This record gives sequence, C-alpha cells and structure tokens, in this order.
Amino acid sequence: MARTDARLRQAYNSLLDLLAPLPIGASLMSEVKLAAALGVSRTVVRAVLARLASAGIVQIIGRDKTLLRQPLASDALALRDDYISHDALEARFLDWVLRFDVAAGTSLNVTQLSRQFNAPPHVLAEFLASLSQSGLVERRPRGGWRLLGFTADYALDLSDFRQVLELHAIRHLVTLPPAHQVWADLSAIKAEHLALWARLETDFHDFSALDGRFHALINSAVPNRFVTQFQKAIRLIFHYHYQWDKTLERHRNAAAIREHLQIITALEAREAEQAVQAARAHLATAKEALLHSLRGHQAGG
Amino acid sequence: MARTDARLRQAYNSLLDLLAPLPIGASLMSEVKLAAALGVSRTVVRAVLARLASAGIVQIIGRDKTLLRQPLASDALALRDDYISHDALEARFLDWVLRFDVAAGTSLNVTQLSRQFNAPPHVLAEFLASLSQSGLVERRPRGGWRLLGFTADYALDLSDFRQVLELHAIRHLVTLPPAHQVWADLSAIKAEHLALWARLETDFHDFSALDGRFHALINSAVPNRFVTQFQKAIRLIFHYHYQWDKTLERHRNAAAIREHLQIITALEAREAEQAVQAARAHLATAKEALLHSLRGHQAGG
DNA sequence: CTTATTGGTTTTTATCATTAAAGACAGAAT
DNA sequence: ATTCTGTCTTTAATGATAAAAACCAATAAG
Repeated sequence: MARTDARLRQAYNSLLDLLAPLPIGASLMSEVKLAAALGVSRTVVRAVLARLASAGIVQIIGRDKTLLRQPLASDALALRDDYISHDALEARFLDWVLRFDVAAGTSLNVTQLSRQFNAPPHVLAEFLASLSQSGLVERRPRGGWRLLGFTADYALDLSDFRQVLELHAIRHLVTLPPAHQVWADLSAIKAEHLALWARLETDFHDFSALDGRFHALINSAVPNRFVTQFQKAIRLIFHYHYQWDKTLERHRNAAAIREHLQIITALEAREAEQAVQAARAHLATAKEALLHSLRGHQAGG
Repeated sequence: MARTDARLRQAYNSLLDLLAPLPIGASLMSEVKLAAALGVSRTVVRAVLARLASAGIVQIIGRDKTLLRQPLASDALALRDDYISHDALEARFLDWVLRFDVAAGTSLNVTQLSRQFNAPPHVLAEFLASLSQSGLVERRPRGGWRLLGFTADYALDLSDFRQVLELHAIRHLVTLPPAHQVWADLSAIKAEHLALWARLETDFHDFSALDGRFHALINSAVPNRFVTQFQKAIRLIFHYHYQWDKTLERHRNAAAIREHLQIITALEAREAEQAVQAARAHLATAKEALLHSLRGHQAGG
C-alpha cells in the first residue's frame, strides 16, 4: 500500500514513556522540542499528538497540550516485527553464500531472498546491486540476478589482491616516524600475540579475531578509503572461511602466530625487506588455507 | 501501473517484418521456434499471436497459424521512447557529478535524478547503490542519498591506489616470458606513441585515448578481477578530468608521451627498477595534473 | 510409442499509485 | 523579536498489478 507507520508507532510509544512520570494536567513541550526529544520530524510528532488526543490521553487546545490521564501499558501501539538492519543482512547473506556453496551461475530471485532474510524486496535489490561491484553477483540481462559464486578462481584473485595491498602497507609502515600511533598499537598487539601463545593449548579459537585485528592494523598504516574498503571485504570472507576449516586448527594458528611475530619483529627493526619476506610467506600460507578450506567445503558440501 | 509492454510491442513489430515477405495463406512456425527467432519468451510470442489474430492478420485454428493478409506499415505498434541503458546512465551521471562540481554532502533525490536522466526511479536507486561501493555516494540514514563528491581528498586516495596497482603490474610484467602476448602489444603501442609524437603538433588531442589504452595494457599483465574493476573506474575518472584541463595540454601530452616511452623502454630491457622509477615519475605527474584540474575547476565554478 | 507442441497455471520481476515522512514557509501567538 | 503552529509541497517506501518467464500436463503429429 504505502510506507509503514512504524516510525509513528515507535515515536508514540516513546512519548508514552516520557509522559508516564508527569502529573495529570502537566503541559507538554512544543512540537519542535518534542520532535528533537524523540528524534523524529515534526510531522510525526503532530501525528502522534493527534493520536494521543483521540485516545483521550492529552487534550489539545490551541497550542496548549495538557495531560488528561496517566498512560497505561495497554495504550502502547503494537510494533510489527521490524526488518533486519543492513549490516545484519550483509552478514546473513554472505554467511548463506559462503556456507551453502551455491553453484556458480545460480540465478537468485529477490522475492525468495526477501522472504528468507525478512527484508523488503527493494532493500535486497539494493543490497545485491552493491554486491555486484565486488563481482560476487551480477545482473541478468532481463530481470533477476545471477550468483557468480565464491569460486576457487575468485578466492585466488582475492588473495592476490590482498597480498598486493598488504605488502604495500608493510613497505609504507616502516617509513612512518617512531612517534606514529601505529608503533604503539603494534607493540600492544605483539604482547597480545605472546599472551595468546602462552595459553594457546586452550584458547586457540581466539586467534581468528586477533588475526583480523592484526591485518587491520597493518592496513591502517595506509589511510586510503579504497584500501580500507577492500580490507573490510577481505576480512569478512577470510573470517567466514576460518570458521569452516577446523582441520589442524591449533597447529595452524600456532604457525600463524609465529609468522605474525616475525613480521612484527622485522617491522620494529625497520627491516623493510625482511618484513616483506615474512609477510609474503604468511600470506602464502593464508592463501593455501583459504583454498584448502574451499576445496574441503565443496567436496563435503 | 505495472510493467511496460515494450517487449511485446517490439516483438510484434519484428514479427510483422518477418511476415511481410510471406505469401498469404502461409503457415507460421511453432511458438517455440518463433520465440527463438524473436529472442523472447514463449509467453510474449503467445501474446503477440493473440494480438495478430485480433488484428485479423493471422488466423489461429488449433495449432495451425496461417497468414490472412499482408501486414501494412500502419499495423506496427507505436514504441514509447525507451529508457536509457545502464552504461549510458553511468556515463551521464559521472559526467554530471564531475562536470558540475556539486558540493560534497549534497543530498540527491531519486525522483529528480530519474527525471533528469530519463530512467525509472528504481534503476537509479540500484545505480546509486552500486556507486556507494566506490565511496562516491552514501545512503542517508532515513531515505535518500548523499553525494560525497569528488573531492581533492578522494582524488588523492584514488591516485595513490592507482599507483599501488600500477607499480605492482609493472613489477609483475617484467617477469612474464618473452612469448607472452603483452610484449607484442607493448611493441605495437610503442609504435603508436612514436607515430603520435611525429604528428603531435596537430593531433595532440588523440593522446587521451592512447593514454587510457597504455595504462589498460600495463594492468592487463595482472589478470585479476579486482584490478580490472578498479582500473575501469580509475580510467573513467581520469578521462573526464583530462577533458577539462586544457591548460598546457599539448606540452603536457608531449611530456607524458616521453614518460610512457621511458617506461616501455625499461620494460623491454627487463629493467624492473628502472621501469618502476619511470612509472613512479609518470604517475606523480598524472596525479599533479588531476589535482591541478580539480583546483582549476572548483575555482572556476 | 516417441517427440514436439500447446494450453493452462504459477512464479517472478518491473513499474506505478498510494501514503507516511520530511521539510519549507508564512502567519499567529507569546 | 522570537518561537510556535497550520498548511502545503516534495520525496521515498511500499503494496498492487501487469508483463514476462518458467513450469507442467495434455494432446497432436509422426
């Protein structure tokens, strides 16, 4: 039909809460102030006030708004189950794509996805359009979308691209002055690595998050919006794949910690080439792990 | 109201053309074959046939379809002016954004843009969503879009990112075997540079296209979908800016040709470091030119 | 009996009308 | 003079709907 009145309902209920502690006969604020307090536009406030008046909770005469009776719990308007947020949609969709290895070339239909993810169709269309930029999905000539899928080919390109960006970040990092924030952060994360190393027998699952933060830190040396954006995408995909491949997880994480520490040591000594070599080795193992998890998953799935 | 019947109308007119040379009384193909011939689904063919029958052009009895009379020019259905294609929209939009330097933070409304570019609103929404990935535009919290604008800051990030990718491509290129296609292409484009150099006095405008192809060739050494995608975006933006900044154009293009030739020479000699240095110098001047054109344009209004 | 074709039906997408929300402006009240 | 409100315009989100695609079963032709 039209836009939902979820915003009105939410504002109505919020205003009921604001009204609850006031004594009967109290005057309400002006529309502008109410709008600011509720974080909505004045149009919504006016609709809310009209509704409160017809419910007999407030009386509106000219610009005097007085409380007629205490609001009850039953006065609250029912909120329909809200749609999920954009971030949640992104997470759930990627989860779905990466978990179910849908065959490359599968056509997606917005209607079904919108039911599946509880989001309005146009939100999904918009989301797919934004994904199309990263090559995971493409528009079909006439109607619909096609999932290009997370193939080994795609993973290779992603890993290679990651390596290009990260080696550049490393080279750039060693040129930063000692006073730069990144050195303190690096020192801190080094300590975290050593700490995790000590309790690795039990807490090796914590590595995934630490790994993500380590690579984010390396890339933060390059304050470039494109680098940041890609880093985000890469992190997401690597994160999901770490969740699958549980084979030799403890052993692999121990090796990764060693590799991280080698990179950090070389960086702290400002040995650019040494750091690049260490990073190259580490990224190669990460790439292998990604491809391995991909093969294992597709064979099993 | 609903979907337009442009597809039906186009198929109807195409079928009229196919029917024109046939004698009266001839039998038509099966629905499936007609669908294949017209490049549409069978549903459309059926609608077209029904319409032809009601116009008295064909007679349909069971599965016999016979031509009753020659179709006239007046039988053709009027086609409404079609919407522009996605590529055309992209070009026109970027043209608009880069030409009119809209202030960063300006809010865009889909309705106005859809009128301006003669595209249905949802196509524009989809397009903006795909642009949001490259950071030129972002979603406003509740409704609408905000143009982040092509600021000097953005141009800097773009240039830096371009440099990272292109230097990597250069380093990778020198490792390719002599039999690789890229060496032949490089030799060909070298000849083109020399040819343009000879007639530069008159044809210096041709350089922009040559520049685009040169950088595309360099990047083609890295067959990575992310590299390719970014290269496309970068090329577009640099292309538009070249069109503005006409100051010292001939002189600048001459310098650029010299720089290109230096890069090519170093590459052909497999002198990696020398090529990287030459490329670094060239990209630095390109970046300066971009920033200069940006300043000049924004000052000019 | 096998294959090709068509009629009917369902599903899905693109487009449009409708409506909520936002914002602007002028006039009224304090 | 400043704040507040009534009215109006503009805009974006949403459901309705027609067109297009896909599917299945039935039927005709070979």
